[in-house]
Amino acid sequence: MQNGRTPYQEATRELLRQTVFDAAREQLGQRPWSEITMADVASGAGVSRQTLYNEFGNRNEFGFAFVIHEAERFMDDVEAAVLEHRNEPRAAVTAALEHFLRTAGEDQLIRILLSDDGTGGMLPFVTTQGLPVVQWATTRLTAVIEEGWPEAPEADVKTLAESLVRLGISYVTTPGESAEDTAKAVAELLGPFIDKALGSAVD
Amino acid sequence: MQNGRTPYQEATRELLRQTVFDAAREQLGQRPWSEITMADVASGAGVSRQTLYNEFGNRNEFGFAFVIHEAERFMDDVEAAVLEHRNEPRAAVTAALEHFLRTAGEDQLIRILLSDDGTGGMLPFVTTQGLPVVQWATTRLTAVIEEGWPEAPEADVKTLAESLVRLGISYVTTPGESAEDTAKAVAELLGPFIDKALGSAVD
DNA sequence: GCTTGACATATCCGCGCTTTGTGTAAAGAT
DNA sequence: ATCTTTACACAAAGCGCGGATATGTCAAGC
Repeated sequence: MQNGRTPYQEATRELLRQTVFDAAREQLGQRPWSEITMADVASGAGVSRQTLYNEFGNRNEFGFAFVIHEAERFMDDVEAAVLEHRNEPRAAVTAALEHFLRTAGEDQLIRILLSDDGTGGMLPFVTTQGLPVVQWATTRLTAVIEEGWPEAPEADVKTLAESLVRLGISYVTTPGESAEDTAKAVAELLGPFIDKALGSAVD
Repeated sequence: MQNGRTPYQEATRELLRQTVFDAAREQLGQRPWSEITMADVASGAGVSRQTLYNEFGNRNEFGFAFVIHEAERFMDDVEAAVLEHRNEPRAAVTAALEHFLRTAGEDQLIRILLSDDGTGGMLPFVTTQGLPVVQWATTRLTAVIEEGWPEAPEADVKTLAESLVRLGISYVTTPGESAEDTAKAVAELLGPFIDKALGSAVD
């Protein structure tokens, strides 16, 4: 009992979350979060409103869960980009960051999230009250980097990950130049540190 | 006529701005930006409402000008901290960033700015619509660094400055650990790049 | 050049009322 | 068992309505 139900129950739970997130995603393609009700999401997923509350607690927590779920999609891509350059740390960071900035900048959902400014929007989830997302993304990115360079010092990896996350959020919310130029500049900035922290781990 | 009026006129203009900003600052110590009217600011500065509009155009532009003016105060301190460590680039960055994070975190005005979340607040000026502030701060910080290390490559300095600005804003709006730890981590991260870009310029 | 007074327009405020959404609980269904 | 249905209390949001207040722009006056 202590290790979390049966595999079946865990699977249905995951299925439920996936379905509900898909429904929310579709809704968000049409109107901002502030105009979407929990009932909308529930019916869109073919699920009762209660099930939503049972799984997520309240509207705000669902919002956080959704944002993190979406971030997971990006992280999967980032992970792939990183693992494609396991022996060239700098190239890995450049590719990952550029891909992230490019896809995020083009993503319809992200555009709506960012344009959804006022009180009821989802923007605060990644900016003002964004600590949970920052921490989650840092943890995840730390794991990704450690997967690629297991011999790198953990403290260095965490520092690198958190800074990348914060810079990534900053550049997504207020873009400067192109994704390519931005990624290039950041990679150049972090390059020397990366060489030191990860570069020596090349076998 | 093309180089900007007489020195006297320029001085009175600067005096006006200073006085008005002081008034706004005092008001912001008591209630959020959304509850402060242009008339409040004007009368607080002993100036007519029209003068405000003549100088700043509209409420929004005044908000931006004020935020940048406040940022200037921090930049002055940052400049001092940098110039105290002209021959130790890493120490300069550490000291400047730590001082910035500490004072910003304690500053009553900043606290009010950050807690002023909703639509009418000033937070969007540094986050969502923060590009002007980022650009201004980057330009200013670039100048500061170039003052300390004139031989450093300009592109490197600009890259460093912009990243420091964005990380600074990120850590102020969503603080993680203590100012000291944060500054230490960031300095360690940027250290190798700084050694490369600025370190060789030590005479 | 700053101030004053005036102005059109927009926004906000209070008020009462209605509608809708949130969050919780228990009964019913499969 | 777990999801759904139905129900409910309560908080918000919408609305129409003045009236008040704020914004932004004039022209006159000193």
